[in-house]
Amino acid sequence: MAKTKRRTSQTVTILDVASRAGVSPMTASRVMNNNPRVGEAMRDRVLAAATELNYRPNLAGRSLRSSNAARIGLLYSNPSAAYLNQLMIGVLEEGSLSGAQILVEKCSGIRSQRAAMQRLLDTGVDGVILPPPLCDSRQTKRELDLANITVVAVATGAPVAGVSSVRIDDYQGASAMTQHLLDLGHTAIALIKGDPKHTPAVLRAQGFVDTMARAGLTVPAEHIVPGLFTYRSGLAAASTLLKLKNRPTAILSSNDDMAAAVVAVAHGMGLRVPGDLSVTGFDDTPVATTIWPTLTTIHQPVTAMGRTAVRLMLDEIRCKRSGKPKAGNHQVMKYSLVKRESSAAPPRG
Amino acid sequence: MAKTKRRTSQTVTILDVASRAGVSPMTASRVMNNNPRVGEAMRDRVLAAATELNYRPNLAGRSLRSSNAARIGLLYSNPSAAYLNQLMIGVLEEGSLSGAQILVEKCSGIRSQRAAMQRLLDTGVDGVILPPPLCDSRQTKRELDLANITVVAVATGAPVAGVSSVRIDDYQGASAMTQHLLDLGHTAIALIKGDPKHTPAVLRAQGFVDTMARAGLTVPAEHIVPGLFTYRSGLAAASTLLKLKNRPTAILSSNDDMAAAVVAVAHGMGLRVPGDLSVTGFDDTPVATTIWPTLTTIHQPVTAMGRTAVRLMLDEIRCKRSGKPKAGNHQVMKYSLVKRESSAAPPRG
DNA sequence: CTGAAAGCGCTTACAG
DNA sequence: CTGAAAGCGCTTACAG
Repeated sequence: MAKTKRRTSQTVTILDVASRAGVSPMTASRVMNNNPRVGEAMRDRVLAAATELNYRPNLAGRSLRSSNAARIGLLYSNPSAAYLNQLMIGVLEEGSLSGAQILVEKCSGIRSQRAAMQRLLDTGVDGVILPPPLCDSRQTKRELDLANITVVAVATGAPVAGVSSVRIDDYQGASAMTQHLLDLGHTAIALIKGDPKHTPAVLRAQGFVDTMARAGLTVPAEHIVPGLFTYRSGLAAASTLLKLKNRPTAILSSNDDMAAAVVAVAHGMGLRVPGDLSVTGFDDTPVATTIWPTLTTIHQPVTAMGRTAVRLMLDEIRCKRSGKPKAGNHQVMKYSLVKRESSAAPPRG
Repeated sequence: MAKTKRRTSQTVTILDVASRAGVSPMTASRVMNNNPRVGEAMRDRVLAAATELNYRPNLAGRSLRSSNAARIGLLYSNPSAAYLNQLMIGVLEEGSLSGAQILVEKCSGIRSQRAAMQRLLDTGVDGVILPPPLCDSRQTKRELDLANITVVAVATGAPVAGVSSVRIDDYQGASAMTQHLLDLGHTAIALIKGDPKHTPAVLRAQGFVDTMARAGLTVPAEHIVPGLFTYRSGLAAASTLLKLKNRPTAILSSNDDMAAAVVAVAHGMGLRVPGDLSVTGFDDTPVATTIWPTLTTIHQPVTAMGRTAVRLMLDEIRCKRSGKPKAGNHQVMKYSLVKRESSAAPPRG
C-alpha cells in the first residue's frame, strides 16, 4: 500500500518551482505556459521541478492577472445530446483552466436562435463557438460578424478562410474505415449517408466512394442510402439495405447512432453481428460502447476538440484586443479507428 | 430585433463601488459579503451603488485572497459514459462559478483506485466527490477519511450520517413509474433489476414491488429478473422475459441502457413497442432520446446534482477550515417522470 | 533568451 | 463600526 504523503495543499506555488529549478518565477511561468522562447535546458529543469513538487498552477492567480477573462458563448441547435455533452466537457475544462467564462445557449428554430444570440450579446461575449450544424450556417456567422463577435467553428466540413475551426479529416476517416472493411475481405459494402445539410456527411460519403473505386470495386446505387444522423433514419436505411436481394456483408454508417440502429434491425432479422453482417459507426460517442456488440468506429476526439476550440478562441480574442486581427487558424485533429466487436470477416459462402 | 448593448464587461471593481458610495473598499467588501458589522445606512448606500454600477465581484480576485480556493476531486470508476458526462458538466460549471478547481481521476481495479486516490492526495485536494458505485464503497471512504479529505456522495441509495450526499428518491421514482404503468391499464408488469451492488438498484426494485403490492397485484417470481445496468445484461433479461409463457405487457427497467436493450430484443421478436409491449427506463440519459421509440423514463437531474455536489462540498470545506466541522448535509433532488413514446395501454386481448 | 518590478481584484489581519 | 496596509499567485510590460 502506498503511503499517504502529508498534504502539502495550496503550498506549492510557482515561486517554489522556480527556486527549486534555480530560475526566476518568470521563466517558470513561461515554461508552464509553453512559451517557446525558453531554452531547452531551462525548460527541462523547470518541468522536472514542477513534477517533483507536484505543482498545479493556481487558476485564480492566473486569471486574475492575465486579462484572459474572456466570455465565450457556446451556441448549439439540435445535435446529439451525447456529442454535445462531450464537447461541453472540453469547453468547460479549458474555460476553467484559462479563466474564461463559458455561457451556453440552446436554440431550435430561427426565432429562438435570434433570442439565444441576443442573450449572448447582452452578456457581452467576446466570441461564440459553433458546433455542427450551426457551424455551417452563413446566416448565423453573418449576424455574429455584424456584432463584431469572434467565431470558432467546430467540426465543419467546409472551413472558411477567415473563421478559425477545429475538425478531423472526415474524408480520410471514412476512407480508413472503408479500407478496414476491405482488408477484412468485404467487397459488398454499403453506405448510410448522414444529413446532407451537414458538411462532414458529404466528406464521409466521398471518402467511402473514392476508396471503393480505388479498390476497383463498383458500388451498386442501391448500396448507398440516405440518412439523417438519427437513430430513426438509421432504422429505415437498415431495413432498406437488409431487404435487398444483393444484401451487403458490411454497412458503413456515417455515425454511431445510425450504426446502433443497423445492429438493432439486423438482430431483428435474425442476422448475427458481425458473423453475418459487419457494422461500423463514426464519432465514438457513448452509444458505441453501450450497445452489444460494441461498435467499431472512428474515434473523434470531441472533448479535445472542445478544448482546442476554446484555445483558438482565446488566441483570436487576444489578437483582436491588441489590435492585430488574425486570419483564421485551422486545426485538424487526429481521428483513430477503434476496432471493437461489430466488424469481422464476411461470412463464407 | 433588439439592439445590441455596448459591452461594459469586466470594468466595474469593488473600488468603483466604494468610491461611488463614498466608503472604503473594505466597507464595500463587507457589505458584499453580508458581514453583519456594518451600519444600516452604509449598507444601503453600498448596495445602491453596486446595483447602479451593475457590479459583479471578480471571482478570481476573491478566491485568490480568501483561501476559498478549494480543490475538489472527482473520482469515478466504471459508470456509464453518458451519466458521467452529464455529471461532469454540472461539476465543472459550478466549479468555474465558485472558483473551485476540479480534478478528475478515473480508476478501474483496486490497484488503479489506489493510484488515482494518491494522485488526488498529492495534488492537495480538499475534498472528493464520489459518483456511483464508488459512493457506496466503505473502503474508499475510509481511506479518504484517514487522509482527512471531505467526501460528498452522489446518488447513493444508502446515505451515511456524517457524509454529505445528493440524490433523488429512487424508491419514489420507481414507485411513480410503476403507478404510471398501472394507470395505463397494465397488470402484468415485469422488472429488470439493476446491479445489486449499487444501492439505488435495491431501492428501485423495492419501489416497484411495494407499489404492485399496494395495487393488490402479485408479481410472479419469474417477472423479476436480474440485471447489471449494462445494455448486455438488459439483452439477456429481455430474452428471458419475452420468452415466458405468461409474457408481461410492460417491462420496467432499472435504467435506460437496459431499457434500450429491451426495445431491441422486442423488435427482434417482432413485437411492437409500445403496441405490444410498454418499456420504461430510468435516469433519462441521452440514449433515452436517441433510440426509437423514445423512452418513457424517470428524469434524474444529473447535471444539477453535479452542481449541488460542488456546493455541498464547498460549504463543508469552509466549515472545516474555520474549525466547526459540520454533520453531513443530505440533499434530495426532484426527479420527474417523462412520458415519451415507449409506454402506452396494454394490447387488448 | 532571462529577470526585477508592478499590479490584477479582492479580503485578511491589524489598528483605531 | 470603519479603514489603511499588505499580500494571495500569477503574469504583463518593460529592461537587459
